[in-house]
Amino acid sequence: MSGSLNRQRFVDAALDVIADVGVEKLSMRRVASQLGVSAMAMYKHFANKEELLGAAFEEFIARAEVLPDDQLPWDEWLTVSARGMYQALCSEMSWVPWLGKLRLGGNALRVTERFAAKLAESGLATDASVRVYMATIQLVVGAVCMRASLHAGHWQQGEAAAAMPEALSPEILTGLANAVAQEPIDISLPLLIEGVRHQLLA
Amino acid sequence: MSGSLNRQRFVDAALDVIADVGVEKLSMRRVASQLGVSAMAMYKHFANKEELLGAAFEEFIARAEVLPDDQLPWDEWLTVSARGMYQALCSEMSWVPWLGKLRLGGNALRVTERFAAKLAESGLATDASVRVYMATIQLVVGAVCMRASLHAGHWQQGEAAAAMPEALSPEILTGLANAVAQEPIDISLPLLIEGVRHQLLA
DNA sequence: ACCTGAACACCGTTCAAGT
DNA sequence: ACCTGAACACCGTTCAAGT
Repeated sequence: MSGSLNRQRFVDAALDVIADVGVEKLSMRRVASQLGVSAMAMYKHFANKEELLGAAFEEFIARAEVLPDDQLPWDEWLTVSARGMYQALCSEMSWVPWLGKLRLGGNALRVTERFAAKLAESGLATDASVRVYMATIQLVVGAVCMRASLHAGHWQQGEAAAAMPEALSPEILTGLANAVAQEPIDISLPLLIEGVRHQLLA
Repeated sequence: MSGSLNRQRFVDAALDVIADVGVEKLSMRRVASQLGVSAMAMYKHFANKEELLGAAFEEFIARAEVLPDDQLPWDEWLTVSARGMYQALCSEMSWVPWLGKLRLGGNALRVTERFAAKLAESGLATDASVRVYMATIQLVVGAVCMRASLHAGHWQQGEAAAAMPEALSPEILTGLANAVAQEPIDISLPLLIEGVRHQLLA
């Protein structure tokens, strides 16, 4: 009882540290000192750093509250949900490197279930609903990665010119500039939705 | 001249180390000792570890050679290309956490250019070609992340049950099981292609 | 120009010891 | 049951010194 209370305190402290300095600079010592406690105290509540981070990400999902109400038609609902996940992750981009590594728990599964249920309401078979959910998650994660990459200032024309002896064709360069002006999720999500409409709802 | 030769030797050694122990366990000391040299020797060739990893990823892209010949119709070409990138990354999944952080260079841009050119041949406007390229990259990266997550044994029914007091609905569970039996990229890529066909080629 | 060893300020984790 | 301090085996990076 007080055990799980203390566990929650460590999770909250971890999210504080992450908000301050990012996931990459979170250390067991730093989280512990946030609570005025020895770093080793945490090992009674978490097997290792990975487990602490998994629990912190679960809490992050719970706090994000991305799924909208069920009033909307499926395509708008999907757009709002995907954009919500995208924006939540963009607000704490330092999670990005961990997305493939974190153990997912109950909160992640609850999102899965609500997502698939909403799509099933709109006439998709259960299998298709789950597949659309997975495709959406892939898109969101990939879009956040791409945004991280663009945000870090890569792909800049200076670098591109320096890296490429032969010049990039000017049409492609302006095409890249136009694409980069949008959020990555807005580039891919409409195509996915159109695919769902024609392949699964035809 | 010998400077760039030595630089290449470090990059090759880095890829050896990555093949051995993964990107996450690569250290400057380990790469250096692979060449029987002091760790500090590398700082004459790379500003820091991030630059070394960026150069190693560039080399990884060059060695992967994922783009097929130009004979295929656009949809098959896109499928082969995306699957190629996906498989290359799956063969060295430890890159995954770094995908949003690495500085991209000439080889990455060359892939962009060839990709967009191929789509433009098939009747897409340049802007649309670049957008499809970006959507594809997002999908590939997201699919590799998802595979990493599934591969690590998360989402297992045992964990799911333990994490969720209320049971997941059995339809969703079998839907998840069916979806997990496929490669993540094969779930999302057909939907993207269908979207491109109906939204951009109509 | 290139490489070295020692040092600094950190890590995650183990372990024996305390209450 | 929970927490502690010391220790181990590592990190990336800086710096003065060597050739």
